[in-house]
Amino acid sequence: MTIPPEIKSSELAAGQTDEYCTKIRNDRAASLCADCPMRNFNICGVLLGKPLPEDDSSRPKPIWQVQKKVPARRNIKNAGEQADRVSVICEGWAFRFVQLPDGRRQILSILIPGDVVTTTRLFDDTVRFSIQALTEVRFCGYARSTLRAQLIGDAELLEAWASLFIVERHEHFGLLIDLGSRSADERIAHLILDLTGRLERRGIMVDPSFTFPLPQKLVGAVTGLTAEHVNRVFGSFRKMGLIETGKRYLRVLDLAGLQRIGGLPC
Amino acid sequence: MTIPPEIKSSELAAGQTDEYCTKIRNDRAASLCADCPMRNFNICGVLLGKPLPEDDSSRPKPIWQVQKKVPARRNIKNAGEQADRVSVICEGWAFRFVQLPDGRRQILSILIPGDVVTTTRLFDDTVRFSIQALTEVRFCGYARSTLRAQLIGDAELLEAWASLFIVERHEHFGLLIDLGSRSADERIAHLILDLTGRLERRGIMVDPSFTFPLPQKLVGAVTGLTAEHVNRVFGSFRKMGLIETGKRYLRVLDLAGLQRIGGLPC
DNA sequence: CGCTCGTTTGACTGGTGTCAAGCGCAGTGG
DNA sequence: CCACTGCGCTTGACACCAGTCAAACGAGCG
Repeated sequence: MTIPPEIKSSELAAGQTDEYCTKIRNDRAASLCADCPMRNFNICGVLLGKPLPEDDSSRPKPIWQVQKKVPARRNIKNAGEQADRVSVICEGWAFRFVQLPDGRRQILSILIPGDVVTTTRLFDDTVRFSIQALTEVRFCGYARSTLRAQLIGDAELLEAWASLFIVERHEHFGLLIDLGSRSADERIAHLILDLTGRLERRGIMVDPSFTFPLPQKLVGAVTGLTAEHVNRVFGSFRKMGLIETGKRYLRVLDLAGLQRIGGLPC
Repeated sequence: MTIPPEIKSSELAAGQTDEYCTKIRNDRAASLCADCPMRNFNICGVLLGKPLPEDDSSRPKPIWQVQKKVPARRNIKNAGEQADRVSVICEGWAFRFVQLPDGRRQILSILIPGDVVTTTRLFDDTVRFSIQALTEVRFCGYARSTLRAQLIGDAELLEAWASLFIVERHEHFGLLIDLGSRSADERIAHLILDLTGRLERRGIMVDPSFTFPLPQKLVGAVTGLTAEHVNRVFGSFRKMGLIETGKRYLRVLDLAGLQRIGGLPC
């Protein structure tokens, strides 16, 4: 019997996730940030100044520390690890999850470009869940201490930070409602709608189709279902003409129909 | 057919929850705060100064605005309502919930004395869920604007605030794991353990028994189960000698046994 | 080529939901 | 004081959604 990769990497001792990370040279990193389509979202916008750059004088020098890359299916951080950086995903997808001792796994949230990997890291130095790259992921790490010092007294940054929490909490509530009181069909339809909505808001989605790097097993780990049942629901959605699926790809054919099933009207 | 009270009150137009609230006279409110056993927890401790009072000079004058009372089973706030106060529960239990259009209801968290009712209220002026009193509830409201002004530049308060978020998020993760990947027995055992732990940390629990104002139907609304099934699980726990239940009362007889079922070892 | 992983499908099982009825208690009104 | 009523708890019979187990297929990859 072989050990699946997610378990393999989560069993590493704390602090060892760094070994897969490729650090990007500082000069290249700066130019990557300058062109980053995500720089206008979340805290990046506040930290780097929204109108592209130029007026670097008004804002303190950007406090990027490092840009890193992690290959697909490796853990970015393991639960219990310490960390001194707050990271933002620039490219790629990842997910937060916890692994129960018997092997069951619950995904807490899916992270897309522009998301902050560990929102509470600024105040809480140990991570309470693991994070795994779904595709290859490139991310930027702000130094915790610098960011924290800046947060005190900077109303705009504080506001941005708080709104991260609020949005994230709202996402968690949505998932709680799904898991607690909705059927498999509803959960999956809602997941699709949620992701399409978020991708659109980040300007990542091209027409109603998008690359969908979540294997069905992981869709199950989000929605609390088994891979087999997820497959059946996908099949019935396909038969109903709601979606079209392919290899790491998904297209919404009937948005209204999906919303009728999975909309959260509250 | 009669309308259950939770629906009745949640159907009121926004802004009407105030009508059940009894405002407590300001002079009485001040003395209630001075003696409040919860003043050392959460943000109250930071705002009012932890060592009882006396050195009122160091801290700005307390910014209590009002103390209010709400009778059991009435909504404290309805989803969508606006609010200009951040409230802390001084006495009694309450819960946050959302009501789906078809009547299904999901409880998001249970609030006990010392908990902040609407943690994000400071930055988000509309409430995204409803809050209902489980017992009679007395709570204190801080003015949002004052609190916010104080937050900028006050590192200690900021820290306290952030830790509210972190603790709350941790609770939500626990519930997500329960709902997504654990059985009915596990969920209910975990709920009991979670509540006993929180009550202990707040110094409210007398020996291993405590008043348990959650009717089984609401235990179901937290754990995503029906009242009938909750009843069966309670019955089996009783038969196994794990707990003892009575009218609005619960006693843990076998903590280790409960932990074996519902512990979250992650 | 042979391995593994993800998808797909089928048969069967089982945990929870649903429906229904009875009981006891507390509040309410006569 | 006593009926009446509604609510919460309890139990049983039954149904169904989703889990489990198993097998086959295709794709990627060394």
